[in-house]
Amino acid sequence: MAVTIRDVARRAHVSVATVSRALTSPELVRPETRSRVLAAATELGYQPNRAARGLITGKTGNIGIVVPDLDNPFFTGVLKAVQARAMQADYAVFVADSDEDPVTEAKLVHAMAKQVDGVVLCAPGLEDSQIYEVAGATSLVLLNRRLPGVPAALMDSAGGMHAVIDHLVALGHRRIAYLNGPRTSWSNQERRRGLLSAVAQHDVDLVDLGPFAPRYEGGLQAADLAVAADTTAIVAYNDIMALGVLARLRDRGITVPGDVSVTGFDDLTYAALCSPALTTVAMPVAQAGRTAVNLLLDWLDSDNTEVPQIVAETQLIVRGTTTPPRR
Amino acid sequence: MAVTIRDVARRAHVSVATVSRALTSPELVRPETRSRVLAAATELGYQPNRAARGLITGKTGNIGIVVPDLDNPFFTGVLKAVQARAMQADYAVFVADSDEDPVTEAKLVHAMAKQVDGVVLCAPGLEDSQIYEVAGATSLVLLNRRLPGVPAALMDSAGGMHAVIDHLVALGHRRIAYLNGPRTSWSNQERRRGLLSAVAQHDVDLVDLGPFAPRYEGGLQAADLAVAADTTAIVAYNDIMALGVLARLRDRGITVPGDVSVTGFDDLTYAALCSPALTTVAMPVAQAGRTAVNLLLDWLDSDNTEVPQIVAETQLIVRGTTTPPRR
DNA sequence: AGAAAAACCGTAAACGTTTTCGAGCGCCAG
DNA sequence: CTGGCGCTCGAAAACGTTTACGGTTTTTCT
Repeated sequence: MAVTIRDVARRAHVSVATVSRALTSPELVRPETRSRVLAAATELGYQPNRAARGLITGKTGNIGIVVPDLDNPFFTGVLKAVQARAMQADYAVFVADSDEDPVTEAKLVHAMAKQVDGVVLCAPGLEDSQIYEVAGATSLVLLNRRLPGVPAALMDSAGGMHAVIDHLVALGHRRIAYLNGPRTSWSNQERRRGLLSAVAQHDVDLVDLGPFAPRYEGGLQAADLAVAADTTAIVAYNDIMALGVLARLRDRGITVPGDVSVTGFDDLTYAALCSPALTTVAMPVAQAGRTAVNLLLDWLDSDNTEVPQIVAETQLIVRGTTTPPRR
Repeated sequence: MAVTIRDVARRAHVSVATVSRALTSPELVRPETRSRVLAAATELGYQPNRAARGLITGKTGNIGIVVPDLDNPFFTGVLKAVQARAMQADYAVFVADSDEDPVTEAKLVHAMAKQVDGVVLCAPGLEDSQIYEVAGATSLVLLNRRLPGVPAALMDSAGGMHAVIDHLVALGHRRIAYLNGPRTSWSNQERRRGLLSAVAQHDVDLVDLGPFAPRYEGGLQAADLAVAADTTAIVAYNDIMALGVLARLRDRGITVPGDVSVTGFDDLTYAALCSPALTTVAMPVAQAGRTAVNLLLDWLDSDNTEVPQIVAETQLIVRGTTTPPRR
């Protein structure tokens, strides 16, 4: 059916071993025969069977990525970068969606383990111990989750949140609401950490609300609580919640940013497109995705002695939803 | 290293052949020994090596999907469904992003061909002939592109567009602008087809503008042309363009839907979230994704005699950007 | 020129499965 | 009692590669 290494060998008048060498370690064969082999290979349109190769080398040439939700632009941004970088390095990528469920998350990386050289696990909801457990099944690099002993591509969301508070304080806000995302999520903890550190050095009142579902509906619900708390600025856990907040405020006749300032987090595309455009912090998803596969690839051919955790910088994007408070 | 079929065989005191049979075709082995094998397998945590299996069976247990842009929620919606359905059927899925480039598109399916049992090709920009060419490399099912002889999962976007015009005409609009997407794209042709058929039976003036880039910026540009043409309704090729139109109109002080009605297409999440919420047509992306892999799976074990092309219904979602014209 | 070293390449084993073939066995019919 | 059949299972070949090992040729050195 398909063209095999034997066909190439026959056509080039060499053994299969030579063909293999000519393709994978060219320095081991005389230039003349090598070009003969290469010619035969391209003429026949030969592509090595990766399964067979993997069987003997133990490497598959594949990597996996498991994300909590493929409908979330945040993760697809990561995915896009991972895919691109992997392709560059001649790796193919398996994708799986855990639907935010920790147990399928674990199941998925176990299922992938046999077919990949490593997997990047995005923002897992797993317990620390469970992560260590799945890390035993394959090479793992985390994205948006820090854990001692396992390499990770991180984003400085704490720093981003710090910048948000600095920005609001500079505008003159002194009473600020934070709308928490899921309490147990590592992201929320990080964002909150940056928030608290900034608040501590600025002498402002923090109204800590939630947790809320990190969705549009969560924002709708949270908005009322924030205005009831008489704050002049509302810091949402993420953009989608912020959009909910904006919608609810508009419905109630509260103008943004006139009556109250609002910030999001993530800089999803629609943050720039809604009106007024949302002040938010941009996450370097593409960069993180790229470094995640870089880490994985490095990890694969190295003595695994050091465990790099690379954090990429976030960036505050000031748009139309933040101004000085009314008075 | 990993636990192999031989380990299981040893522990169950049978041959490797029996283990294989017990796992893949249970009816061929005595129930008693089968349970002994199963016990041994689970005790050891045995998972068959799919590469080795694929080597002999010729099936990989993988499917591939190539999309034009992973940042586009439309395609990730498809991807999510494809992934879910594939997982259900115990298939793993490779994903690749062509970056809207037809030649990488072809290259990608060729590269995948060896590692998958089939690929679903989403909204390809390839010429018909090139599609037939890549279809030779592996089992192919198209999504959002119809081509004689190759199975496809389609969505009735023509019907959706027809519904849009019916809706606008019912509201009283008689002069309508259509903002074309890329001329050569199958999607634009389909939408335009539905548009023209509706226009023909309604006696309205159609102002055919473009093509424009199917992006926010394209909408900004198109908006001015549409108002210059003195239309009372603007039908955009897709939601993102519609958002651009809304932004540009707002900047110019033209109110929506008061002065002019606007419609989008695709029903991406932000269509519901912007304000006023966008009237648009919902594409059954999840359903299409599912049927795409169903088609692929059916195709794989059947006599390939019939070539099903299944079209899923679209649905007009009336929201806040459409009302009767001012006078 | 002769020997040692290096360069090149072929033979065959190995990777972990599935599957063909046939052996052993019990059973039933003739 | 014999022949045949059905059931269960083991031995071994096969899938398409890579790679250890050895053999042959070429180069290098004296």
